[in-house]
Amino acid sequence: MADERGSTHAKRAAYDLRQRILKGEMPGGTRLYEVALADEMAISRTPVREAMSRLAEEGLLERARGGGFVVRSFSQADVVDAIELRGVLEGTALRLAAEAGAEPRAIAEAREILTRIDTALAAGDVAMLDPYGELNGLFHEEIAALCPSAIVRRELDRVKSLPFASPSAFVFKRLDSPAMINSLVIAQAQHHAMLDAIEAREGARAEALAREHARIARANLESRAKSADEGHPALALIVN
Amino acid sequence: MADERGSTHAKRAAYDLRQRILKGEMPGGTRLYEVALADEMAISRTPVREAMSRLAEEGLLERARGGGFVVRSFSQADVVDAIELRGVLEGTALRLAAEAGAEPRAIAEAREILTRIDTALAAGDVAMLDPYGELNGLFHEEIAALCPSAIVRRELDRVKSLPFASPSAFVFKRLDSPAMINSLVIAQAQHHAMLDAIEAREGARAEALAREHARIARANLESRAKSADEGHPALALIVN
DNA sequence: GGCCCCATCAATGTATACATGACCGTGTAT
DNA sequence: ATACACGGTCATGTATACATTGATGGGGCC
Repeated sequence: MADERGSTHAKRAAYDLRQRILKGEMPGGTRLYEVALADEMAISRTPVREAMSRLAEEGLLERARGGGFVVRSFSQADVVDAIELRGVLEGTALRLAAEAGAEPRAIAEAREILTRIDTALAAGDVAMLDPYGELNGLFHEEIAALCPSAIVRRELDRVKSLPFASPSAFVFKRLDSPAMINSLVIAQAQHHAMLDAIEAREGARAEALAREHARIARANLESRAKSADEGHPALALIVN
Repeated sequence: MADERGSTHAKRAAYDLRQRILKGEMPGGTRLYEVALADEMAISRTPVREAMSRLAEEGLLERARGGGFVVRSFSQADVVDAIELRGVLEGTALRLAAEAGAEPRAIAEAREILTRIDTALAAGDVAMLDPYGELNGLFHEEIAALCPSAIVRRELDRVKSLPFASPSAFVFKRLDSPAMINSLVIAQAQHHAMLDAIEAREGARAEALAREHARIARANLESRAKSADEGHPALALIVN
């Protein structure tokens, strides 16, 4: 009764359900029954409904015809499209930031993160992968914050909330080939170029870079699919 | 008790609330109280909560800190940004359609709508404005349907659901100057060009056209603001 | 034998009573 | 005078009983 993941039953239930869905425990298309869930969690139907409603806002559930909720289905094609869309929206965010001009202070903060990534990359061993993934996610947060449009930032956040569309979803966890190091080096070069473009108010360049940058995530996804490395956590909720 | 706008109290309440918000009756930032609304509508709190939850999914309400819901606030800048974003997403939809290739049958259907707009435009009087607005909305639906990506279509729909970001939000209702006719002629030329681009698989052209096309809506919005033509229905919920 | 109707059940929809928690005023102590 | 603590009030959070609806299966009629 005193779980730490929220102060109300509804928030805890939403957290629990989210975890279970993201873990793939309830694949796309699974119907969620209020009574069953309320039973399992030892709470009443009311907070369960509330939780499902919140997850529907997040895009993890869909309202079913005739009432109730169903886990949203994502196909392989949806994953690719979501990454593409993330690139488009990040590109728009950066273009608007470049056109409007960004605070030098905020740009400097983003650069500072890039410096830390540079340092991690210099190590060149497998131990840098975890910091890389974290710093990468942080950097993408920082550049999204440069966008002057709250509407664009919000929609970008929304797309990034899909586990497989987030910028750090397909950063490697192992170093199987030298090509992987190269891929990180290239991505980091794009990071630097994006900031340069914003600073120089080169909107079109910033936009193009963001789109191309997202293609690295797509390529990583596809190489992962080929190497039959199933069970990637971000892909747990994909159905074919 | 037998309103026609939905079979359940929750759906009717959602419909009612949506109308009231879009009418500007409850400006951005207004807090909604369950008991008060339940009283007014002569239903219990439960369907009111359900209705508010649905409107939050639509993006019309936001969950307030400490519980409850607040009408989402949109600034003038948000309106401009939403139109820009709509252009970006429509552009992406058309680019993907062009790159993947679209069904000739579907393209023909869209062209048929354009023919009807051509006919309406030929009249050249104020009576054509209503059909124009309707056909324009229909055309934008048709071209969105050409996009092979369900994810992109969904996000585009989401943005278009904002009343001021929909393609036909700022089509004129009166003909005050010859320049307005020109604006419609230009927009229609862009419509034709978009379909041409998709047919010829010219993705970049289709994307650029969609973005430029959205700029007409933005220009209409700004000329409207200048002419102090307040009370536009799509702008009722804007707060400054 | 096939089809339709009705009973039954299981799921969500709704109402309401009660619990909890947040906000705001007032009071006091520093 | 300001900061903090306390308590009351009001809104939301939760549980639960009851209503309604939609699906399903069996039995009877054609």
